[in-house]
Amino acid sequence: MKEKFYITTAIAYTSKKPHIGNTYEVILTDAIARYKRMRGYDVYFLTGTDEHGQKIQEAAESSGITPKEYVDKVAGEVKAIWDTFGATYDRFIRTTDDDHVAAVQGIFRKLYEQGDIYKGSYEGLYCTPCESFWTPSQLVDGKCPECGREVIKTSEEAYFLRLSKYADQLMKHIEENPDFIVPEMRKNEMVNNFLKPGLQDLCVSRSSFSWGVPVDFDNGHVIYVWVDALSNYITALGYTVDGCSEKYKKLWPADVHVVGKDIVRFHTIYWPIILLALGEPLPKKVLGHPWLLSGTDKMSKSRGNVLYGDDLAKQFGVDVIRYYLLSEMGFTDDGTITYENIIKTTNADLANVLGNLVNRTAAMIKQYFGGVIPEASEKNSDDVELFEQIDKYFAKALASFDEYKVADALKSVLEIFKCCNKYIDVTTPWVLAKDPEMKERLGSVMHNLVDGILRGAKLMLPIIPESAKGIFKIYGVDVPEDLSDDICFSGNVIDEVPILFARIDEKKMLSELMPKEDKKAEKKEKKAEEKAQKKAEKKEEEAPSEIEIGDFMKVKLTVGEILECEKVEKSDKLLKLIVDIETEKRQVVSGIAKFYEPNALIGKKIVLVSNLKPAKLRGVDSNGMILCSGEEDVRIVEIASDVPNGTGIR
RNA sequence: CGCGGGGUAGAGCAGUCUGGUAGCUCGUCGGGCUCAUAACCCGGAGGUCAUGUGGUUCAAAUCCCUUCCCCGCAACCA
Repeated sequence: MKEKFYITTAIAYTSKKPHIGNTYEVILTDAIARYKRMRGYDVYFLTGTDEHGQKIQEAAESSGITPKEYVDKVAGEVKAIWDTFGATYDRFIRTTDDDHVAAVQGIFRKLYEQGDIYKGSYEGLYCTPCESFWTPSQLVDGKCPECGREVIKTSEEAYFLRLSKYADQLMKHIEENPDFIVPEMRKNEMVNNFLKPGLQDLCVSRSSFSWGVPVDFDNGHVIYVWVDALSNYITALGYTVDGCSEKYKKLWPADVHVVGKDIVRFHTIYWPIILLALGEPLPKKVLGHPWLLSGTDKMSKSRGNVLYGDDLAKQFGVDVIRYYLLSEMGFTDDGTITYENIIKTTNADLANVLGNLVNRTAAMIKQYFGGVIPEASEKNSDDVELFEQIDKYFAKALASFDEYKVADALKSVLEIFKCCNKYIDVTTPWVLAKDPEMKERLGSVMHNLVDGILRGAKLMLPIIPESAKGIFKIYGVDVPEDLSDDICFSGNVIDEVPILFARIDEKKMLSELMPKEDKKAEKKEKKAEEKAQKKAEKKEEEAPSEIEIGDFMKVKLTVGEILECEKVEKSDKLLKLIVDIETEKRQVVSGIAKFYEPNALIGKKIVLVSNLKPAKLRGVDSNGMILCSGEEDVRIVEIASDVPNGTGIR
């Protein structure tokens, strides 16, 4: 019987259409799934969408449709993109699926009944207009940091998961299974930042919005994302607290959860603890993959640098993008995507090395043997050398694949094709072709070449499935289902020699793509500007549009000179300043460390809000606020150097 | 001194665990070849392996220590 292999992606959040970075995760997972199938595993591949939460509720409201209508639309987009890239998932779960909802309610109830989830109160300081809770340390002068209004001490009922109870058990598991969290660096982050300092119980319900799985024994509460979304990995298989399906028994625990580095924490702390509480085994591995950056920046709508999978697939082709992403993305370091790099990689690896090899080999067989692939005779030293090299790289590729280091595996596969190209040069078939006595040798060379190409093509099947199938088709061979399948090709007839991967004319392609992109970027910029304006207008509306002169007079602004300035320890945003305002020397803490060197500020004349209630920042007293401009790029407001210290401003 | 990762040719990276000729891809320069998609094959130039004329060693990119810089996570952000 085949050994099972259960692999998952994180489920995509349906607040908006996924970009190519999100798509990478599915492609990576798909490549691993395809590889494992070819190694004889009975693979189950799960992906899907996370469809609950406040963000979605709001997005739906603003487009005037119901949340369900909204997520139906986005989930459809997600699925379409996954399908475009050939993801071979076995189930596409949606957290709005009935079976999932029922199972999650059961899980929540069970954990509550056994005391691992308890009802407590979310003690917080609540700002009603902002509908937000704040902790005491977040407050500004005891007021809402967003709007500056009074906050009310409120306690909202909420459910909490007892993380602390299972912390030791989880720690032990991580120590005993060094490969549980990979890469290792991510494991260290989790252990040092969360486990060692001690876990606080996690709030796992919300009552401030309704678009979620209802807590079925307490009206008004919905289950928050942790329990809802993470549980998909077991509910998808038919897990329920009242008994599990055969499928679940067979497939769980997962062999690997493939997730982005940003959500490693949820998958290596919260999720295992939920499972421990349920008494279920933990997944064997959590793979935290790096991010795909657009150029040097994180992909984000506000930067206008978002690339989408469906566009890229149209522009370059599915396999080109699959290959690019899988070869570019390392195991730990973030990768980048640019049109230029896609073109370079495609030309170098797919067109020049692989495509050209397949093409020239087929062309020679047509020319010298009328398209019939010849038999091989005895091997000479060149042949032995060729196959030794191929075997070596083949084994290397398998080893890398087994560790899920797909980019490394790809490198080894490419070496196989390079060996074949070199073999052609060494054996010089065009010379052999001129000598009728060398016909048999020429046949051997052609045979060996096809052999080598098809061995490499097998390993390409998980990476570029359609193109790799195309290679088998050219040589008239059925696509192998298992890596160990023997391939017979002697006597097969080659009739067509299509171009597998055409070289891309870089300049032409870029000029076709970039103008469009520029326009897009411009549009996006405009949109962003409009948005910012609207936001500003809104803020103005929120704050009274007119104030009494008396209100303004309440703020005491004073000219001061910076006498001393130094960084606040253990903080990268804060500077501690001593300001001379004539009557006294004030100590002020300001969050401008990113924008100014301490020494550069000494001697500057600035404006101080001198009657601001004192506060402590990072344990350091701050008596006032320095006026600054800007949000992202902050500058202090300077004043002419001949104004005496202590001068009031009105 | 919060924890962790890293600094190797113009760019991007491997090599470090297990010390012993510094390697790969792209670019660049030259040669070969003509089956092929201006492709393929070979060779050259280009590196004091961040720093310290540091320690250990017969031998250090590799192990230990110093200083500087970058990144991730956390914290913090009047």
